[in-house]
Amino acid sequence: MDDSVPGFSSLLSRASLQDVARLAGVSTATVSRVINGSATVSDDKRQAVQRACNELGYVLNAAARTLASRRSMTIGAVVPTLATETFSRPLAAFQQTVHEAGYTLLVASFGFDAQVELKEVQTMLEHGVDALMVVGRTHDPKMWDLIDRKRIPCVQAWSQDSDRPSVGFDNAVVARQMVEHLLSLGHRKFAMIVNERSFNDRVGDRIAGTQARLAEEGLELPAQWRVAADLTLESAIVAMQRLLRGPTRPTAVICANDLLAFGALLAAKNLGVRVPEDISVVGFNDFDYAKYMSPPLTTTRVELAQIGAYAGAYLLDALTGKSPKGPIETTTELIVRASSGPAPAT
Amino acid sequence: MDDSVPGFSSLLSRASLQDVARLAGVSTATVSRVINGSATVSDDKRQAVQRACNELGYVLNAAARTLASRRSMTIGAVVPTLATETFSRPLAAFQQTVHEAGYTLLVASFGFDAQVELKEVQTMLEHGVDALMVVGRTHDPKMWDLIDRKRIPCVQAWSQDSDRPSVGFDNAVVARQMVEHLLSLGHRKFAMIVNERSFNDRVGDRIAGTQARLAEEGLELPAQWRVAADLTLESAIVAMQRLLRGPTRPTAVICANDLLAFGALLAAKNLGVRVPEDISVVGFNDFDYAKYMSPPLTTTRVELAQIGAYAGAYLLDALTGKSPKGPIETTTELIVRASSGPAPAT
DNA sequence: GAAGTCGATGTAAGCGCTTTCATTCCCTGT
DNA sequence: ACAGGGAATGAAAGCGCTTACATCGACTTC
Repeated sequence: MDDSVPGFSSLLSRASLQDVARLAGVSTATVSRVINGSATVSDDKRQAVQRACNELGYVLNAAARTLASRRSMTIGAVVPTLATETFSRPLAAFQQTVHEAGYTLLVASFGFDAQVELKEVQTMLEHGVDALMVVGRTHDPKMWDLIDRKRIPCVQAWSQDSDRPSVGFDNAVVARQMVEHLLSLGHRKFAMIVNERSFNDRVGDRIAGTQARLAEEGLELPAQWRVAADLTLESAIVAMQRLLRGPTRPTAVICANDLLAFGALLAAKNLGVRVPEDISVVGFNDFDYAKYMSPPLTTTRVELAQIGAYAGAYLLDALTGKSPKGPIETTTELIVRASSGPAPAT
Repeated sequence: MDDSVPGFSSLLSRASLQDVARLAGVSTATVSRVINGSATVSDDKRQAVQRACNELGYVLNAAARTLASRRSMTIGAVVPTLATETFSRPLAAFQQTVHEAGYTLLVASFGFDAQVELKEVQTMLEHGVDALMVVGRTHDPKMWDLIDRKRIPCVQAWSQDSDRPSVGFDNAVVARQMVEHLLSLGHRKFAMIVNERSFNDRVGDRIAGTQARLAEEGLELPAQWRVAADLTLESAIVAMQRLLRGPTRPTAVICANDLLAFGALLAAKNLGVRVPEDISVVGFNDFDYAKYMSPPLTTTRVELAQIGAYAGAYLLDALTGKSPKGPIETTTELIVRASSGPAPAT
């Protein structure tokens, strides 16, 4: 085809390890040893091999290596979406962590559709990933069948799970803490604004945690005060307007996300509702801008990068045979700022 | 090893196409044909194969397929970082686009270090990606050697380039438009706040475009009015403070990013400097929150998702042999809001 | 009815590596 | 000086697929 140099694959396209061996006057086994540093090779041969590699512009064929060695040196991540910081930030840390150990990252997103998630996981397994990160603790049961069959380590990030390895925090507990804070300020009438389109077990857990804590006080979260929104400012504004225009108003609004809280604050300001005098608004995440909102936002800080880094570290440990730990917990912290205050006197 | 069923690889681990063929009573070629739909196979055999696949829990081995077929059905993306919307948003669109055509995405980030970029591209090539997306038009020249040798399509995103395929916009032109807008408002004293840590050719082009347009008016951008900042609010605030506390003040501050502009607005408010009466501030990107800042931010809208989607579409076209087009331009738009106004009378 | 077609299927040769096993050669100890 | 032990190396057997190419009927066509 394009063999311009007789006996060698074209210099212009791909030289194989075979070609390198021939040019260096050694066996393919020796070339492999040099490339992988897997065994001692005499200095002269090593240099001959390296020279041949450069001369031929040799590029390893990972598919062949994977097939022969049964390890791909890739790790997969299957996330709901890359388009929001919630997942892209941890993923960045994850990629960096596994990359430092020589792994390449395969990424797929499934748009919050469990069926797509299953399919993506399958694709990852076909590609022979050595380990896998997924998000949350709720999946199609078939997913675990597939993964178990392949016997590769898989970690669930963003949640805590007792059955399977996980790296994250207990969303229910964190939600309770926020409720606790608001209860201590005298609030009794709670509302939530949650992202509906991208609903998931993390948000579900936070709703559950909120309701559980409220129930302990004999309170509840009325259905009409659980408002759905997309993860956009516009949508959050609309949601908050609905809450503020209702026949009665909550005194505390818990948003599932700082972005939603930002929208809520904008809506309140627009309708002349004072925060926190008339109503308290709290968020989740402690994004950069949370402390610069007006008023500065009370929220729960989540160490997004930590989630990815720990998840990566867990998988690397598992790959090197280190003993699997229980669920790994990442840092969260209640950050009280000016957007939450004493409940207004009735 | 773990062959519990004589004659078959273990049901619990991996069944090979070979095993499927045996169980279905056909040849491996036929199984391959069924799996790939690459040729007509009689109904009964097809069903027998499908039954065998299910029974054995067969999972394709992509490494073997890649080795045999010389196509990996993967596409690589090498980006500076995943941690900012600027790259994660387009990447999300890119992944979705190529995924719809059956490709899996490999991702690497290089932290704005050209040497690391080169290494990452090499890794991608080793993994046999069928196509590649890179960011910007400035790279180590060796990068193109590697890519050309592999003869795979590669597109540069976020910029325009005349030599190589690219998808993006001309950063210099866009910068000129913004300067134009400010000039028309009577501004003569310009400053810039640019992200230094993550400096790149896109920002470089915008600085150059700004300076070029100013030069046409006999104006310039003094060195002390070109302030570096990290891509954080804190850093932007500090940068703006430096500008406002100098012996003389610019009347227009061009920020390389809406986030930086947000910080600039906060700093101005804090120092009692009115925007736009005392000073105009403009951003870049038109992030969601830009129109909700106080005052709403004048900025340049960039269709981030479009960049990724077009880049993906370009590569898919190239892979199916469609004729390569010239540089592909994505949408940008000058969005004038209240943060820019007439220059104050001197 | 013989020759020619075409569709369905099987055979087998790789794809480019890794890795086991055997071989060779050079030291060491006694 | 000779057996024994290592270290360096090569030969070759796969890894699990795809894909020419060959084969074999069953149909056309005249």
